[in-house]
Amino acid sequence: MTPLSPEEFLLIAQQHCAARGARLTELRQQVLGLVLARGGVVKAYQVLTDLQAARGPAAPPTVYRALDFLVEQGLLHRVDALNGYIACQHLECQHHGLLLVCETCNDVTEIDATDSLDQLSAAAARAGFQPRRQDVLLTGLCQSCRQPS
Amino acid sequence: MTPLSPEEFLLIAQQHCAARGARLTELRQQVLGLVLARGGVVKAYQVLTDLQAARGPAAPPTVYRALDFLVEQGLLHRVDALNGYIACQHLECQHHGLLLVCETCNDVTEIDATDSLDQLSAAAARAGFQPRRQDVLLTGLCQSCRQPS
DNA sequence: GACGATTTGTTACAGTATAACATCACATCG
DNA sequence: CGATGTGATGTTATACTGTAACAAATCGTC
Ligand SMILES: [Zn+2]
Ligand SMILES: [Zn+2]
Ligand SMILES: [Zn+2]
Ligand SMILES: [Zn+2]
Repeated sequence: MTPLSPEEFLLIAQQHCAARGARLTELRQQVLGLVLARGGVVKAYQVLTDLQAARGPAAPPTVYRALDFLVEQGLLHRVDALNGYIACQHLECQHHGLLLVCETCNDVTEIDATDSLDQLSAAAARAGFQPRRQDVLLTGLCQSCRQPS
Repeated sequence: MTPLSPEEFLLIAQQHCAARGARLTELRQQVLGLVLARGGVVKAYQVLTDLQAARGPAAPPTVYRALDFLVEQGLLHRVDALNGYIACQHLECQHHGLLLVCETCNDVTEIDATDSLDQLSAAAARAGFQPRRQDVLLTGLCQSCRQPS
């Protein structure tokens, strides 16, 4: 359960993409690195700022395209509720991730909820629907925010 | 399973709000009516356009505030994946809705998946997380878009 | 009618995302 | 080698989405 270091993550990402025949280019890798460096949920324009600091001029499409790619590969998850992105926290294991988004502190945790999510998919399938991605988002209160400390 | 007519929906909405001590004002009701009139997923700025057509000048905050209220009351659901809103399709029954969003046609269907969602909540609770809303979103392919017709 | 609380109006702006087209990098093949 | 096609990136401009902040109006209560 100890989170991967950015270095470990990038290494696994390399292998992951190679295995899928996807090209983890320099730019894409750099964007991934910037997301990992910030940690937690990251906004596209934050990445853009960081990228500009690191490489000079860059425009939104550059960042969005890289982020789209990384999401497509399963390396990042898109957090719709926050218009943000977060590195997958279960990259090693085969997982069906469940993203828990705290409404108070905006912290996001990804837990493995494969069984429950399979059931959810089954329910959708019974309605003739074919779910694609396996990350689902739940909003609520995290442990820290639930209890007045 | 036959969907409610806008009139039926508005009537139930009245009762629903009255029971909760919430004020379904003229404006809020009008916004709800506009969403129902369009049907399916509706964007805030579409509502704004319609509202302007119906009542003269209006600005974004007017619409967003009304939409927020209606979501808060459970009359509408927010579809994060599409930046849109859709009327609850299970207003009558006590439900935990699961929104199925088709990536191809952007159509949204809401099915009752109370059991599966309860399990999902339980999984989140085991991680110390307290889920709040009971609508969850799944993206994928609807029946029509799955089969080449 | 005075008062506080909620709702609505209004202006201005901040934040998010994509279209469209040009250019570049790279692999493949004649 | 040079042509050609594909995918990736650069660039400009713009569209879309959402909110802060403050003013005015409305409503129920005393
Ligand atoms: Zn993950
Ligand atoms: Zn929290
Ligand atoms: Zn519903
Ligand atoms: Zn469809």
